[in-house]
Amino acid sequence: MSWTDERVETLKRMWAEGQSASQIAKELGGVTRNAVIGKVHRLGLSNRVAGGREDEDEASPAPTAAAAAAPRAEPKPEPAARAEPAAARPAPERPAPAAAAAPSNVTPLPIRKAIVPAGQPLPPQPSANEISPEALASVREVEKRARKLTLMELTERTCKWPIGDPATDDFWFCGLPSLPGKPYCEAHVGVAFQPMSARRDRRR
DNA sequence: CCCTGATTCGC
DNA sequence: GCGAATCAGG
Repeated sequence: MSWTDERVETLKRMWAEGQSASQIAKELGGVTRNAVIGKVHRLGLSNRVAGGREDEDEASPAPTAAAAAAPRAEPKPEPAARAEPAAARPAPERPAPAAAAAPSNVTPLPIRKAIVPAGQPLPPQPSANEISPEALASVREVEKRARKLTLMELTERTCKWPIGDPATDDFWFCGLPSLPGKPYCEAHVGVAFQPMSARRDRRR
């Protein structure tokens, strides 16, 4: 793969959005995150905070011996926090279940029924009695050890099972190690994926 | 261990 | 210019 204008544009866009190099690499395909980072640097858009129009020129007026004498002692003053867009797009790719991040938990508007935002991919909550007692117990147990990750902290290897009420601060994602190829941890896979037969049998 | 970006340097 | 290897860190 080569850096076509289109790919570079995607790179720039995603980088500007605050996407990580690895995410960008996955999106583009055919490149590693190292390649992405390398390109980012070559393009000269390494760091920089959103909106901050800082002077780019490094034109040191007098690069005297002092500057040269200090090749790179430890120029690590500031980590230059990445632009953390308060309302950044969660992820255009895999629409995480319950993508309903509740920003303003207060005054949920005069909504009639439930709060269920708009997405329908909301995974079935263990509220139903359609789940085996064992699985339920397992889930409850696991949720005590949940890592309580935020939406941004989820990766392909973390359980994306939502816990709590999205409309309040009492909301997080399980975050425990997810089963390979699955979006949830073992316990949550147990309640998320059930054979049709099992469902019917359990039905009274 | 998972992940991040930064840098180096042979190609 | 490119990006794997490596570094430095959370």
